[in-house]
Amino acid sequence: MTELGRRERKKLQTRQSIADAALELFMARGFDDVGVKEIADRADVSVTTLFKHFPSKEALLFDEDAEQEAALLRTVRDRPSGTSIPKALRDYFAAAAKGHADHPLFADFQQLVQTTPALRAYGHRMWMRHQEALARVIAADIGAPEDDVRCAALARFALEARDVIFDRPDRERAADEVFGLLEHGWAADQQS
Amino acid sequence: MTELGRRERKKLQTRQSIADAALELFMARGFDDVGVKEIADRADVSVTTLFKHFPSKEALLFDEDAEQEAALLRTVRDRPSGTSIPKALRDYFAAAAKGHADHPLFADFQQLVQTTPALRAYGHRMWMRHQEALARVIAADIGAPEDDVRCAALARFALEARDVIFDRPDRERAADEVFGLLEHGWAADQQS
DNA sequence: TTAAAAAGTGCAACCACTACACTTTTGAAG
DNA sequence: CTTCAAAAGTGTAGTGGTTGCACTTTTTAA
Repeated sequence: MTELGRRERKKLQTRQSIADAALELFMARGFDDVGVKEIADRADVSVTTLFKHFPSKEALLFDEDAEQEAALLRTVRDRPSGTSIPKALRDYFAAAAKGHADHPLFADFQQLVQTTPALRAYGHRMWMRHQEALARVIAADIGAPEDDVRCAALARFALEARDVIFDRPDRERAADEVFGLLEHGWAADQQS
Repeated sequence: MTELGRRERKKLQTRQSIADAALELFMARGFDDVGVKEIADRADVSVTTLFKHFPSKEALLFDEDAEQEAALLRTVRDRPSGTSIPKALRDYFAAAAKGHADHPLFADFQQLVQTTPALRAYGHRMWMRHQEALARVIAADIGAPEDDVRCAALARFALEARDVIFDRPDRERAADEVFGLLEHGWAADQQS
């Protein structure tokens, strides 16, 4: 594909070492007890450089979500025929929840985020950025206008559903109930 | 009820003059172009005092939402018999949207909030604080356990619906479509 | 009258973040 | 190989919101 020159390779390398340093320090001592200066030092980089790579302290933990969005859109676009959109999304989130429970490293990360207000808020905002793209894919799928209100609402609710579900002990069951609500409402509104 | 002594009256008075000063300055020159110092000066108060009354710069604009929450809960608890919960909430939001469009002062305020990222985020967070209370009222109403997942989901979605609706030109119609989705999903899940 | 509680003040500091002027590295064109 | 401009990185000095602290003033209640 795109051959990366030495320059861009080095750039990615510094970016990565900054992200690594941040992750280690945050996991060890918590988000609020680690200063930006300390992260920069550990990555052997100036604070100015750190902020040339990441727009904020919170952003140090939320990398690469282009892939995540693509996967989300695919679950709607490439779902098996006969499967409703809410059902497909339900399966996606259920699988994601399961995957997190398995990997203990990811569980620790998740816990750090959920217990730090600033991170929880930032993570949620980033996640919600997918709303518009998701809404467009849904609209395209059912042949509605690009800015259809119900499609926007379904996208919004489905994305919000993740947090509702993740807070529960039995996520499988929670996913069924929450998306059941969307499923029935969606089906009733659809004429075809 | 509670007789307020001179002390508490004065306290409320300073708090009010701070909020007033903030509102005027923000409306005139925008949130980001007004410093906290300037607000404190205009209210004839030290910066320290300002932060003893409000936890952050954003909080200066979002006062007293205890009344708002009470009204919200009432629309569910005291709704006419035969009216579903989503329908009652729909009417509440539609009425609120109409009320805002009428009062031009409120429209200006709304526009300031919506066009300032920091304020939009803060306002949303404050609004979402009502989720738990709303969920509890809904659960009580249908005789479900206090922490029922579907009740939590409905509360969350209904509160989120406000922003989905307010972004649209025809809010009345948008409210119908968005709450229609919740209405049908909710009805299908309810046995009684 | 008096003493404790609460409101307010000014100062110094912390921290995330930015503007700036600068050096160094790198890629590519001549 | 040279040269030159773009891009990456640096250090300093700031801004602005927010807090801790030690202090004075006001208010309440005993």
